[in-house]
Amino acid sequence: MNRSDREITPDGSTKSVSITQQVYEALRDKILIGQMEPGARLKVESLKSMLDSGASPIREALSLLTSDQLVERLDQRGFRVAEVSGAQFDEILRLRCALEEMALRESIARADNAWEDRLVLAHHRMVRTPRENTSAFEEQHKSFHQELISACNSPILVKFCDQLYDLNIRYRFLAGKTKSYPSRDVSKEHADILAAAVDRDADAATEALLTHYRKTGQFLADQFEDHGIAPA
Amino acid sequence: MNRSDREITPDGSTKSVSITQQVYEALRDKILIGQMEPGARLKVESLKSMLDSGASPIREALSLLTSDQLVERLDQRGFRVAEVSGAQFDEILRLRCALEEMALRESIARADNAWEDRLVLAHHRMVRTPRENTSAFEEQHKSFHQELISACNSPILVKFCDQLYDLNIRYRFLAGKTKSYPSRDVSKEHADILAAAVDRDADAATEALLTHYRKTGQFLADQFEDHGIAPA
DNA sequence: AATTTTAAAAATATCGACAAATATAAGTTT
DNA sequence: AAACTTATATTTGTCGATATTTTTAAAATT
Repeated sequence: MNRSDREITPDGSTKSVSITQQVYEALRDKILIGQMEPGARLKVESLKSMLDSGASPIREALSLLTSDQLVERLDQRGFRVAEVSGAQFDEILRLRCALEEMALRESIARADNAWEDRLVLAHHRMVRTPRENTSAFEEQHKSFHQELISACNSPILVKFCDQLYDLNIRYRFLAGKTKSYPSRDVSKEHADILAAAVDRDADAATEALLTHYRKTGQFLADQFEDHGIAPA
Repeated sequence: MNRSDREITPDGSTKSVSITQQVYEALRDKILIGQMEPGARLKVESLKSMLDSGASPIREALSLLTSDQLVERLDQRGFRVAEVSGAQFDEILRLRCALEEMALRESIARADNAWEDRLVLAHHRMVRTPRENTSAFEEQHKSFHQELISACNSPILVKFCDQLYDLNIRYRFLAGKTKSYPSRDVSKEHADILAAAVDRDADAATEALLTHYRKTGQFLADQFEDHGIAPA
């Protein structure tokens, strides 16, 4: 990587992106999709060659990931990929339900047409992205959930939800690429959330959202037993 | 600073603490107490001489503070102290009330004697520390509030509360060193919280805690007008 | 044989120097 | 005089080298 790498912004212009940023995103993705296993040591030397950069950007990126709770730091003894546990999975699920309920209710209370438009658009983009294209679908799926709470007028809360979303993703990948959700229509769950939100029906939207999370949670927890993660 | 600086651990042994860690804490304190003003640029060169260290630990510490939302990063244009606003102050207050209520109720539900002991001890240490000794009192005050929620069995939630606590501290210092809280007995508020918690009375404890936060919030918001922070 | 000591190897944390980018100031044109 | 260029000065972001610390392995001691 070198700093002349450029990124295309939505308005067509280009701006340089720091290597730190690139390393941060690359590393985060690898951890989220499970390419770097929980507990694995993150040696700066290895990462240097793997990501083709110097030590400084790597250390900075690792510092950021530490705050995201995706990496653990042992003072004077380096970094390692954060561990996972059934207990943490439960905690994440519980917290997400609590925080997203707050955020969603507030978002609906402050809803305007611009928000409704963004939401419909995000949903449509998710629907038209084939599930097989995992990374593209994940991106759209995340956007949809972000838009839902985007009108809550509470940036810190949004940040917390975002962090929990990422922490949760790891467990989805850890559960393994299962063919499809049996006896479950995820698309309908999303459509229900959207419909209730557009209706400004806070109770129904919250109900639909939390059901969506809890169903996914239950499904994943069942998978974990086959993947060495003990239930809480 | 040099890496031979050592820190005495509770058990009497010493262990070396990385410069990054020292820089992180020094910088965080300076930001929290308002010694580095909101919006001020954080030039690595200046910080190098101020803190007597190299650029790497400074950058790493700044990266960590970015995640704490105490520092803002502008890609390719360095770091600066995060801005403050009446709106953010309100957001922090609202979020603290919501999250700490969750955490406190769960903590009380899971309470055991060890927790009760830690809590009584933390309260006593706070009481015996003179308010004039600001930094020592702040430390004990923070410990007391941490112990309150320490039994909630939700490390991520605790971390969020901790972050919000620090964000809030800044506003306390920004409001200025006011002689004393008029018509308010803060010590009694703390005692009430402690008593309700020891009684395992979740409703009373929550009530006392949130009242404590809201009274402080109202008091601070009144001060802000004299310090250039517009109400939300 | 288990523990402690010593020595070598590996890895982390840090520094100082440099290249790339941004901000500032001076000069030029409209 | 305002707006655009150009040149200069800062400052950021990055790299490669080095000093410290931790880990591993071997040797010595109990």
